[in-house]
Amino acid sequence: MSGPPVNTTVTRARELAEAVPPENTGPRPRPTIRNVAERAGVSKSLVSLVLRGSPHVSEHRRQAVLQAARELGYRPNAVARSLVEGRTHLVGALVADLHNPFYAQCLDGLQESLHGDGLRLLIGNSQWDPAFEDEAVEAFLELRVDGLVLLGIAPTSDTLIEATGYTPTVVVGERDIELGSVDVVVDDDQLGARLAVDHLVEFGHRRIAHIEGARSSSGRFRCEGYLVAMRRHALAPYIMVEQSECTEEGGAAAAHNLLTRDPRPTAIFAANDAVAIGVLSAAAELGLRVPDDLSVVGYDNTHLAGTQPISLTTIDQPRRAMGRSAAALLSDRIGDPGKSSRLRQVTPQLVARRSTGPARP
Amino acid sequence: MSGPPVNTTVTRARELAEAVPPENTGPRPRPTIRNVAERAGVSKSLVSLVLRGSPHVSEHRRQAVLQAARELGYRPNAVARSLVEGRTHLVGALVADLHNPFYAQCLDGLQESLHGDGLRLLIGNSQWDPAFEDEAVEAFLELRVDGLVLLGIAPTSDTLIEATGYTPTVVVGERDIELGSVDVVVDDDQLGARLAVDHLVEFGHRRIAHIEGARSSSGRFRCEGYLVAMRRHALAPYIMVEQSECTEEGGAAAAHNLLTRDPRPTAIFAANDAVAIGVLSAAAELGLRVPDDLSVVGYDNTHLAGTQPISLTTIDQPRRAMGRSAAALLSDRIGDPGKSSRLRQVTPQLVARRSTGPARP
DNA sequence: GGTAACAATGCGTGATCCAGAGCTGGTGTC
DNA sequence: GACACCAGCTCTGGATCACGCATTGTTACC
Repeated sequence: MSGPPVNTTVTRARELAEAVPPENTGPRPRPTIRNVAERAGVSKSLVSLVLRGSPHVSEHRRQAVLQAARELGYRPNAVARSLVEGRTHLVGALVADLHNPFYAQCLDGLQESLHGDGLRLLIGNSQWDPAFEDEAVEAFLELRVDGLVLLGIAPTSDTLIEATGYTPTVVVGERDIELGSVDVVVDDDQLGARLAVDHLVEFGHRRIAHIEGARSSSGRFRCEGYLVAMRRHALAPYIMVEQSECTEEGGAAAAHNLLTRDPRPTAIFAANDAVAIGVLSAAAELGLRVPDDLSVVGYDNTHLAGTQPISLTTIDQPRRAMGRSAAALLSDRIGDPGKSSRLRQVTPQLVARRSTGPARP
Repeated sequence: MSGPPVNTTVTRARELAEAVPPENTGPRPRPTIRNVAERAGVSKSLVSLVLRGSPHVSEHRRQAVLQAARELGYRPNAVARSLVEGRTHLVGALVADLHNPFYAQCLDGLQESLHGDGLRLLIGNSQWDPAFEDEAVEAFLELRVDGLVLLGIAPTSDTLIEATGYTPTVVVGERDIELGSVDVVVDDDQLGARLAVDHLVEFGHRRIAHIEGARSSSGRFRCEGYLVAMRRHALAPYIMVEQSECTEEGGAAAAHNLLTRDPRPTAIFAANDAVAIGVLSAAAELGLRVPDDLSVVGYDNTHLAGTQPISLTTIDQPRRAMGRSAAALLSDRIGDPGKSSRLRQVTPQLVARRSTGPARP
């Protein structure tokens, strides 16, 4: 070697970035395991042994290899490694809607846990478009991901069903998956609905309406839970259900329908936070004060619900925990595919804020 | 062939998924190009030609190959392909905070455009942790992504700087990047700040305060724009600046400081929407009505700002456009690395909502 | 001479690319 | 008219990519 080998690591990056003239020819070719071997004066297999932490290597050579790798800025090529290993250590997560903070937080939990298992997370978002779903999954399959996580997406299309046959898969937030080899993580929507109704009943409400989220299995379960809870409190005569899209606008429209009835409900349990915020808007428009004239409960405890001006009472799903559960199931299934399907149900909790209060007759 | 070749595609997926017994041995081995070649009675090279759309293939063989591929459910192995092609067609996006809807929408624009260039998007989120940043970039480099997009992250660590030397890189939402080979996409923060001040001045406000977002280059630029605009309106004597973290809590605290001064400002221009929402909370706590007693302007036009109960006047950055710009720059740089650095500045717009109104002395 | 302890060689992974083989039909030469 | 030659198209085999692993090879020490 020519130069002094002192403390090369820290300053190397900057050197590398600045050594190239402005009109450079682009990225240098990356060093391979061969270059490292050459520089260290050993065979490429030995480099592999060192980098994979084999104990059967002399300290002297190990140091030589490590230093050569450092000096060259060597990074093993995951592509080549995957090819020969037959697995990529990648997990593809397909998200129905990246903007929904609910999924974002699930992803946090997922990433956190997968990281511990040496798996990396790729994220694709379908933006609720089945064509994008298929395309994204197709991409994941071509990339040969080791596992698949579907967030808010049920495997109903042929492409997705086929994918579950090829790749270990976990579904988060959707129920009624009939495939034998797919695990499912959901929260107990029925319990969540019961918590909401109980909370309102404790405040003395009786005319408690529900806005059901259309086209989602959890929407159905929440509605089911609402009905059961209302009957349990002997409030069956006061049951009122309105359907709505899971959006602010949908919620506002549905709430308008409910609040212009006579007698109008004194409390509304909405399918999720977005819908609940729509309810708040409708109430404001009708001159109803929250919580004095109307109590509102949402579902999901999204970031929105926590902001001071909104301060929405809502049902919190332990999202990170759901992500972690999904990761655990997936790692397990990757290790031993061909297990039969499992269902993990996590427990939701009520978060009381300022949108609920005592009923005033 | 044995069975009738009718409509195999549609039903195949379901067959595949259901043909396996519950206690199966896990995913079947995936068919390779060799299997397809064998089944079609041609060489593997020809299969490659067909699948890559070469014109120099007879229609007869082409059909045979395509059918064999279909029957086997063949999907090219992106790993092997990347290895030999020397590029992965992957772009790694590193996001400071996936929960921030601002970045989520940038990603939409990015994905949209990259898709058109045959590039796929991998998303990593650093959760504001520099260690995660380095790790995620390390992962991207090992995966040999063709390009890198940094959203809200400036390449300051050695790992990141080194990465920009190896891989075409575009930075979104951070300024002051001194690296010669990195493109930058930002909005014109100074103009945005001017729009906010002008809007408030039109409403007759003079005591307009600013809450500056700490530790971010755009925070500095927005503050700069505020100062310039105030001076231009001859309102230099009324300049009031308070520093704050870019969070709701930080905004509330800073607003509290401002609003307990005497005389207090009649309008506050906040560094971003989260801070502005903190301002709304603080105002509510102090019994100040918005916009009657206090006008508030945010920045970013996040989803929060648009919800009815909040209805925040704010500066909209064309996020999708920023994403698209970033994609264009990146594709360009991937095609021709070694270009010198470019800066794209997009134009923000004011979105007037109910948090601003006429000044009342 | 036997046995550790290590180093070097070579094969396999799935796809692409390149050089070239086989075939066909057309052209030129004797 | 017979033969060689050529161009162009279609198709094939082998080299290649970077790495991991199993096998073989080489010391050195007892």
